[in-house]
Amino acid sequence: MFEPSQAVQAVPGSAQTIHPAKVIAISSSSIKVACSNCNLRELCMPVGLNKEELARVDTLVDVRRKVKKGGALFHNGEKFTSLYAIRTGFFKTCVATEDGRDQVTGFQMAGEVMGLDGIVNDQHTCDAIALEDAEVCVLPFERIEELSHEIASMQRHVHKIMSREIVRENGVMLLLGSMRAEERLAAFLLNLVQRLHTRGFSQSELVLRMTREEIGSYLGLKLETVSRTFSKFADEGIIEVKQRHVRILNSDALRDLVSRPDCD
Amino acid sequence: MFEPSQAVQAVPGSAQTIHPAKVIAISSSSIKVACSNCNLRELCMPVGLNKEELARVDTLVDVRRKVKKGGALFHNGEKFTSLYAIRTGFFKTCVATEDGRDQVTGFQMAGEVMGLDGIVNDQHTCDAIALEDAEVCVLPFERIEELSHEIASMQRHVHKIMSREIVRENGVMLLLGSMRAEERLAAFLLNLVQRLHTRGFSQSELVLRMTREEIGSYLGLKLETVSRTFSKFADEGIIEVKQRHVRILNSDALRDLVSRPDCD
DNA sequence: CGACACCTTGAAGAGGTTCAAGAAATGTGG
DNA sequence: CCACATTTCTTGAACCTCTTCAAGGTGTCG
Repeated sequence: MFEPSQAVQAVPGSAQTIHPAKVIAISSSSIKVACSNCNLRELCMPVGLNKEELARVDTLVDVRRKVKKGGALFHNGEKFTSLYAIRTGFFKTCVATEDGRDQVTGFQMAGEVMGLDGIVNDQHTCDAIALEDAEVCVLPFERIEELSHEIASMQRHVHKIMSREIVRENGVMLLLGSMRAEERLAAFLLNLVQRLHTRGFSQSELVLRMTREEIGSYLGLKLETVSRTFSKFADEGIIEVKQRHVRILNSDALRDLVSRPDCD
Repeated sequence: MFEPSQAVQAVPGSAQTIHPAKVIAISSSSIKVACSNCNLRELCMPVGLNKEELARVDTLVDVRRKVKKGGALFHNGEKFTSLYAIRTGFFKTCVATEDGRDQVTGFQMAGEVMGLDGIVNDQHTCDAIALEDAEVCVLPFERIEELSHEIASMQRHVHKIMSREIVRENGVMLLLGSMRAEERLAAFLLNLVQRLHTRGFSQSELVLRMTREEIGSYLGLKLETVSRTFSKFADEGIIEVKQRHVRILNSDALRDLVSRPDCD
């Protein structure tokens, strides 16, 4: 009924990679692929750079970092020095209250940039945790500001990345503030699969890298509700669920759930 | 019991101003106060500029716009050209779904910058509505990028403003995702009064510029729940409420509600 | 002063949570 | 490679918070 085939995988070295390398930090000498040759180029970098600008941008990354599953890329309170572009792996970011509750504020995958929260007060205000073994490019923020100063399209690019994050969070606020459980989970699945598809994965099949509890935290629901809602979707033939493997059988039904609330 | 005294007001020409001017748009010639002399300077502008830089930043704003209560500064879908710094008045921003539901994503007051959502796709993704007659400084984004290019502290300032918005939204996600009605309203009141205090208003008394429904939308609650929660706080002697006039009698109680959920 | 928007309060109902138990998967150490 | 511990997931039943529906009160503005 549900073969966990890895046909889902398409872009090698991209998200959902399973086999980690063993190194912890890699100096520039061991980087084989420069930004200008990276297959995630279109996600991380500005477009329309000339040759000379490309060469300069290539100097931005001189360290990569590996983060083991469960490990932190940075913690709340930690000094902010760099942004991070994900090469491989999958992260969550979460904020916490004094009294221990925490809230997942996002899930990040290959090509996405993390750490923007740290700019305003020179320290991070959330934790970034790897949900699978991961590798990121370290982008020292001072170098980013220098490059932005020199290259107009780089400056524009940084502005767009930050604006995109603001718009994304607006969408999450809409979800948390006005949607019911089914709509939230439908929106979540559609969003995930769409981002994976952009990266060359299937439009209909995905492997969740997070627990029900983490999904619930992100969506403002309890893990039991997430589980029940998955089961309900499966009963209705909208999806097939086997643990963390999800196959979307009727994506129109999901879309209808998101755009038309309960009126039918 | 509750005199709606205007002792709340302190900074003339700042937020919570009640008497509007009549003009619609003002060209540079009629601007009496340059940024460098504006009393909101510390909120909008970078610090530590030298004289020459200050002069250049003064050229940024050459148009102001008045927006009548209920009017829109910009609409979802509208072409993005500028950011807006609020001089006087009070705004809400809201996003909408296709099916008509909408969600207030924030309330903005004097010295705060709006429009950041528009950068990523060159069009706005939310509506900005004036909740009282307002005046904003129009900051053409192309000029901002030019100035950022020339003045490092300006670039840094723009980054910080965007990062601050990301962090703010993280906080709202935490609120929407994991707090109960009382905690949400307590957090909301504390946040509002703190921002007003920064602008020279009372720490304990405020006039709400928005309806119960708008508060509810922002907090992910129905207007009846907001009203009931206000009444409950009033019964407990935590606040005094008379329509939109709120006096905080026990701000520690509010803080306790926010940081310690139900365990007491 | 009357129309309209906004606010308050009650009662019934629904959606999601909490508590609890058991099943399935995953990881670890022998 | 298997047994066991641990984590994760599923499902049921009772409960609770917030919503919905309804009615009346209050304030505001032309």
